[in-house]
Amino acid sequence: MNNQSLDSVVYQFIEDAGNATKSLGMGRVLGQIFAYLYFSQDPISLADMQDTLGISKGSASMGVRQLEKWGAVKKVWVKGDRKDYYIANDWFGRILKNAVMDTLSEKMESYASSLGSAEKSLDDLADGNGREKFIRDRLKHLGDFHDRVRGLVKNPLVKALFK
Amino acid sequence: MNNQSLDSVVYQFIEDAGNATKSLGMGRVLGQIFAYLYFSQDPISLADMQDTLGISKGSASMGVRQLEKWGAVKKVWVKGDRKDYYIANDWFGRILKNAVMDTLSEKMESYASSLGSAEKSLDDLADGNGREKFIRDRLKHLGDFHDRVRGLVKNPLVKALFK
DNA sequence: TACTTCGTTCAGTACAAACTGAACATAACA
DNA sequence: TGTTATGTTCAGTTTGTACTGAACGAAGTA
Repeated sequence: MNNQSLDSVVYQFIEDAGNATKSLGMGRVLGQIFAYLYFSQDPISLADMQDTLGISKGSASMGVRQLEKWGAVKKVWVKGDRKDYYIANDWFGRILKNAVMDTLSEKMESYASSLGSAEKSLDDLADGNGREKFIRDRLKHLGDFHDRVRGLVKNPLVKALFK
Repeated sequence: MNNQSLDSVVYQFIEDAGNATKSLGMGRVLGQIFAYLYFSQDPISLADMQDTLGISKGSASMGVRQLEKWGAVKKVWVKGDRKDYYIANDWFGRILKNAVMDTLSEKMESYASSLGSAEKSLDDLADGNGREKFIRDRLKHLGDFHDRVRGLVKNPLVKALFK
């Protein structure tokens, strides 16, 4: 086996990972960068990423920062080189958790806010007619579900699954 | 309280729901349609959706079909009318589960396929040098995590949370 | 059978998100 | 201090996708 055929396996995987993150709505470069680092033994610089992945300076910089935020990659020091180097973290449970939290928790807040203001509006105009009661009931039911999903995060059983 | 102010509460919610589904990558109309049905006491036709939400015929048709696929809405019969009418289901746990499964399970298959073909390629060219071993190890670790996520779905504890 | 009403399809469009790259900021070095 | 090497930012461009609407099909009606 030679390094070239090993490379082709890795390149294929980089492409697949890019498609995966893209189809998950996270953009293609995130998957590409992470896969590249994940299969590299040595730390990788931003310039390496640009060259190997054929992406722009801006994409490499912003992509790697996003991954760092989620704990997916880590900056490392390479003696005698001014460049920033990165390696991949392989604690997937933690990475997934961070990414999901980061993208979902602010949305949950926003949903709570919508529910709250709807309830408040209803209270202001309450007269208890049929339609108002119906809407109030449905709002209540939706709020209960929202709370349940919210509570799910704190559930120790679920927490354990991300360890 | 009059119906107009009730309407404005509902309209606001429809807008919020549309933004929510949109930001989750499911398109705005899905949220709009579901919210409209969810707060309507009577069954709603496709024409109603077009009028109330200001969306096209095509969007109403395709949106409602998607929601039906996930069990979020149900077609109902209205005597003496040829139109199709729909009402919202309120079993959110089931709806969420169906939606997540529908959008994720095929992706999981695709990831498994990528992992599989990478492993196979490695086996074909195995010579046990350092880099190949490194890549093989990382691939193994990734595969283990994939299996763990896959198993998560069948976990009775998780299942219970979607009841 | 011709006409009307309704739902579906899909090529085209409009819009939003991802990516680019040049200008800028920062820090090391001579 | 000027020069070089590097990272960041963001206005502009590209790309992808959700939505539109006209054409079509199906099924009821007169």
